[in-house]
Amino acid sequence: MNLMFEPLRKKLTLPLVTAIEKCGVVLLDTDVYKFLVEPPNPEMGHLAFGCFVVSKSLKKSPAIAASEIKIHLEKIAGVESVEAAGPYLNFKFSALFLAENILKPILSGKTFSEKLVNDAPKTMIEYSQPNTHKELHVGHMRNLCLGDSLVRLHRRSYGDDKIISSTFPGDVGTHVAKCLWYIKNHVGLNILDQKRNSPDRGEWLGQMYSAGNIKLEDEAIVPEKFEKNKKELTLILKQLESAQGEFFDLWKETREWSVQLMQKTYQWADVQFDKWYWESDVDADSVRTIKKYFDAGQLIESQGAIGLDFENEKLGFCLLLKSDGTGLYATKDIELARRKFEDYKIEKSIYVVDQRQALHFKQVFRSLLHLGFEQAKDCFHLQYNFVELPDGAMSSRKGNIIPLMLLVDKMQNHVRTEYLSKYESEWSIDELNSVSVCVAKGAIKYGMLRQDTNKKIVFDMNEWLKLDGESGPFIQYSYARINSLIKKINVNFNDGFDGSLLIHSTEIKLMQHLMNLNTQILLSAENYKPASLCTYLYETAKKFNAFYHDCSINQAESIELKKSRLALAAATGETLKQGLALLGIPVPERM
RNA sequence: GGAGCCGUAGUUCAAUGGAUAGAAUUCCCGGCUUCGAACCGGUAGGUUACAGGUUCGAGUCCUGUCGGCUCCA
Repeated sequence: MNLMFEPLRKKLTLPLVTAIEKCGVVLLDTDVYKFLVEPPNPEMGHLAFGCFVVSKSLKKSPAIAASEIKIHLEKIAGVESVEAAGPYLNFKFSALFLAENILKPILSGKTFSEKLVNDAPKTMIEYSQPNTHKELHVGHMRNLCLGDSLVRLHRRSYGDDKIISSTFPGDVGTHVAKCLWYIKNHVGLNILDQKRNSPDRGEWLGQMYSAGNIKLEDEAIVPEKFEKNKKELTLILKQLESAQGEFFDLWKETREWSVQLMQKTYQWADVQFDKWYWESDVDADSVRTIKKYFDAGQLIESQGAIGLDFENEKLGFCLLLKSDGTGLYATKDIELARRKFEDYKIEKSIYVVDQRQALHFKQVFRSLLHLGFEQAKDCFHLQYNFVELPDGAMSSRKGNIIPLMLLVDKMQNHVRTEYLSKYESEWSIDELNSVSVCVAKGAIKYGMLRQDTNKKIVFDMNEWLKLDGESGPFIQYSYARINSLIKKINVNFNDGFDGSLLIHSTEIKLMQHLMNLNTQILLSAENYKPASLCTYLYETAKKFNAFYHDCSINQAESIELKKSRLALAAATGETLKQGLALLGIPVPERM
């Protein structure tokens, strides 16, 4: 059940329930709370109750319901006026009341400390399923940013102890075989020896995979070459499976190179996983598990293969063991889910995987239910659309990818030379570097998160390097400015300030907006939409800038007003910082 | 052939079924002797792909058509 955590909405709830009851309609307080929205124009009021729900039971128009509720409404502390405007009841609060209930809890930290929902299910969020022996590209970045932000949003909303993050790298499979095949047959072990101590060995592996893939495709048109290559690849795969031979040793070694590259990326992105599931580890068990289910009579046989038939549910046949006894992706995902359910007692499971896997996950979830896992009903595939290049899809097979770390490097250099060069003589090298990293993170992560998940992102490097308009750095900049205000203006608002002085329209608009942070956070978590938090934070910064422009703090008419305005700025800064943190974006002290 | 996602301003995107569909960007105009101009304000730009339906109310839900992308055999 959702708590009613937002103070102003909460204040209106009980009096409204009482007034509505007097009209002859009984509503739950949570229902009333839910229907409290913001009027389109702040001049109309700070919160509004839409009387549509009441009008139905009352069998009167919403407008009449509004005026009737108004008659029965008792005086509410802090409310300056109540107007019935069409189907809405508009409430206006005093400036003092807004400040007391919005700014004070933000400045004391109370707004950020309590989780928003009790009794949440224990949830695992799996994201980032990169393959070893391939290079991470900007498409993987979308997954990484989405998954990380979801973990942060869920922890904030439901409590740290409820959320477990996991990753599932693909460290075995034909892509590995192709990469090793190419190194052995077309590069030579001399070059491999040279690469052993090279810092870019992880990236190099990715290039070897692409080259191998292209080579194999080219040679596939010559029948004898095709057969020869196929034999060689099968040999490699056999060795990997049986865990012995030169290719197994080579796999063990090169796998580490890729893993180190992944970890470098995760480190840059401040991403940590509670649990790493390796495909090589899950693989062998998955076939055994499926055989066990088959022996227990829970699976069917069809043309020598084993699986489940969901044709009548329009989900097709879910193939789990091929006639040669080998497994597929679904086989692994069933074993993986079993481990999550049984080892971690997971009640809910979220998978962040691109939209191509939609049918796959429907089949897997349906199969899990068939196998007796009730938790399958609370499995959710968060599908997102791809990141494409202006001239079409990216593919590491074809080798036309933009490596993720290339974007990172370009962005950091761009920030450093275009925006931070003016501080070159003033700041230390360390600070110049760390702020470049911080702002680049803001730009990249915000760019990946701001768009709705099921719309594709067309990636254009030059567009991404433009940091104006709605961007992460815009929000970070507002924070940095607030931070410098607080340092420069020497008044202390911590011992109290007079909120009743904040009556300028941009001050009121900003306060009113700050009210919604936790509501937005929970919405983002529940709907798996970090994008809506992006929009909220952008609007927060926008409203702060308007306030900053309209209301001078340093030249305020009185010391009391100065204090109050600075408190408002500080509360905004804290909101931006805490909100950005849920997107995985840090803030710089100055920039 | 079957299924899924998408279609909103010139462009890139917003809008838990609710009040006048909003931002950014581009073009043009204005604002630094003033707390940080990576900023602010203004002008212009719309048959929400199309046609029906559901209801007090539809960009949003349902059906169909067209277009783009993806998955399955």
